Amino acid sequence: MPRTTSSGGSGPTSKDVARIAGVSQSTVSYVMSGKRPISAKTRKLVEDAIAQLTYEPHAGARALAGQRTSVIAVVVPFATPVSAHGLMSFVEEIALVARAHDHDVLLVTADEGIAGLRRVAGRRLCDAVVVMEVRTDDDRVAVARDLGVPVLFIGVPDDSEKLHCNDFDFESAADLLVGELAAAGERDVVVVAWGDDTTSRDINYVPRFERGARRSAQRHGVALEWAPVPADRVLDPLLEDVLAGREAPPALVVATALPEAMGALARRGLRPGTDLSLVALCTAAEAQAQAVAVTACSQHPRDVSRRAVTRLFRLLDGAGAPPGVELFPAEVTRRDSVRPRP
Amino acid sequence: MPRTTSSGGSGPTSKDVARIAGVSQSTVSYVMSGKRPISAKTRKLVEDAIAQLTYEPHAGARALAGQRTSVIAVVVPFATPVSAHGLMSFVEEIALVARAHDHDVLLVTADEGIAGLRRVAGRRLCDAVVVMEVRTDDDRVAVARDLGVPVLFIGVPDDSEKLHCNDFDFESAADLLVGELAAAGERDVVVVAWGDDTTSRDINYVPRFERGARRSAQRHGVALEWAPVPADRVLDPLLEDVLAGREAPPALVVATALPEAMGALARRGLRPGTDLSLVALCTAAEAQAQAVAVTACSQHPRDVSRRAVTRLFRLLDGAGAPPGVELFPAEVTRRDSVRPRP
DNA sequence: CCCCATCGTCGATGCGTATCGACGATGGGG
DNA sequence: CCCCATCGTCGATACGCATCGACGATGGGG
Repeated sequence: MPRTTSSGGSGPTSKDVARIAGVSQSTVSYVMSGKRPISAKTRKLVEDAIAQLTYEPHAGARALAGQRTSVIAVVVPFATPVSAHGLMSFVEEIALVARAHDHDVLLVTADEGIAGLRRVAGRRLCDAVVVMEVRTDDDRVAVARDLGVPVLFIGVPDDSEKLHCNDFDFESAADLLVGELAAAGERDVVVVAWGDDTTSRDINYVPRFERGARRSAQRHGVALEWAPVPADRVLDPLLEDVLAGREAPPALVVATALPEAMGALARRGLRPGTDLSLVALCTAAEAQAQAVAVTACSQHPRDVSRRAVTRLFRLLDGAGAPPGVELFPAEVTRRDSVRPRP
Repeated sequence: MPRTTSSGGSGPTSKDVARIAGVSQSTVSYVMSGKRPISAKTRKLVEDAIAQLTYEPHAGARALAGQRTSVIAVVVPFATPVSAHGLMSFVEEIALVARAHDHDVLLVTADEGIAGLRRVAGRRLCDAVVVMEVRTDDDRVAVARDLGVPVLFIGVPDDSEKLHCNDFDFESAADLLVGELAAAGERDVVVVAWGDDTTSRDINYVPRFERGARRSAQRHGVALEWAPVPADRVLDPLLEDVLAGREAPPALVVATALPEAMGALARRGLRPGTDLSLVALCTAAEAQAQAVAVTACSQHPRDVSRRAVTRLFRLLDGAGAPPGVELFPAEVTRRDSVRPRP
């Protein structure tokens, strides 16, 4: 028997709304989309019926008929040892902006690689994709170019031609941090840098940061040593090595593993701001959570992702934004971890 | 003009596959679903055509025709100051298990409340929902009962009647941690507990943890003081207070804000394992990242969420699993933060 | 040797919405 | 006073897939 009432256990449809409101189904659709003028009287009838039934449109049917899903996919690098806090902030902000545009967020794990991109785009699960944790040489770049849906990268791959990329300006950040130490009179700087776990994954911001650091060191005439964090993230041996070759402790630029670095220093009896100078690349919250509040560059995950997603929606809304790299400017927040100039 | 070829810019359909394979569209569908027997010859024809076109089925059309979306929604408490690491682990594990079942994950922010639940269920965006960070008295519980899709709670609300709940056994964890200190001869225990930001949000595991701690304290005859972390998470004043009323430092059970607690202790010149005993509730990684490796209970976020999602899929696969609360057992890992018995 | 059960495939239909063309009603200008 | 443009609504159709009933082909048993 044909189903004509809403008694089916499967949720009301726009046809049910239409029947109750005494209009046609297409009118219901036009009330919801606003794509045709509707008289105030009819609108109210329909809206009341919608409220009465607590009607919600079927997303699948919408996607099928309307060619868009109101979903954006986010490729998240879970398995990485990168700061979980930062990651969360990124994803949260993306979700918030998406919701503000009445879109939902689909989570894709980065370990799916290009297959994940092809899947969500091919199955029409989403209208656009945000890719985080881009690699310098990333196979997803090529795939993105003819994926059929807009792709926004958070990070800057080597080949960013015709790509939409948004990120924090790691190069300037490194430049500023080294400059901060130089201004405090430091002449001997060690960068506690990303370790093999990160560099082997070819993360795009590592060379960018290094470039900025070296440029700044050269400009300010300070010696720069690059010290990658070991795989186990235990920094005591590294610290030992660094101290062994010196009369006095060097100044440190901690690009990653700040808590571990603070721990190792504490165990060695060294206090940043007193016994040595230290600056870091980290979130403001992390900088303040340490035993000594740390002079640092925040990576501004929220701002970066907000701008990224906002840009993405501009793309989706048809206002064809041109491709290109958009960097969020770096700035240093001074706290208590740099020794005053002697 | 009617579209009969795949030249439309919108991705191949099962009809295109059918044409190339020289079979009907329904046969393509049966090849993919396996719901009818197919000869080896036909199967190969179809599979080759699928590969040739890199065909992917349209998720919306599938949802519409098939009444299921292959998506599960996860309600994530972003705004909370709870350990981001733990959260990430939860979400990642959920995503991995979901992918293993050929499902995708839709992210819903908890700040949407019951409206979020109604939306994703009403719009048929998902086949099931996982709700994290449940409150003791949670309005989502009532909504979940007749949402139309299965809901799995991570956490245990007061009224868990007819609900599917999975969580870590916080009560036993607190019991064990206090017991650990008691066994080391400590008689004066302060719990560094969740602050107003958490208790005011009525998070379900806070009373469960407290119940276990008090029970254990009573059984072992130790004094228990409950010290909530202040909103700014700066623990120095709290530590000062705690020390002021005592001859010797008490033993600490750190339920939250472990890095901040370690920082405050370091600033006060107190070293866990030497100057006082400290145990914590945290992930194994966090326990080891501190200046002194911390004797702790891991909350096993991965195990909890794996079991939760696995259970959810059992529900979806029709094997009607009964409602009820499933707790992951707690155990203590001894490290270096408890003083040996004098 | 014929009948019937099983296997493998096909055609047709429905899922719920968006959108297009059509059309009656309304109102202003000639 | 009539014609035509605009406004508001309707009916029909397409979107891509899953599913159901039908049906030809095949093979075994009577």
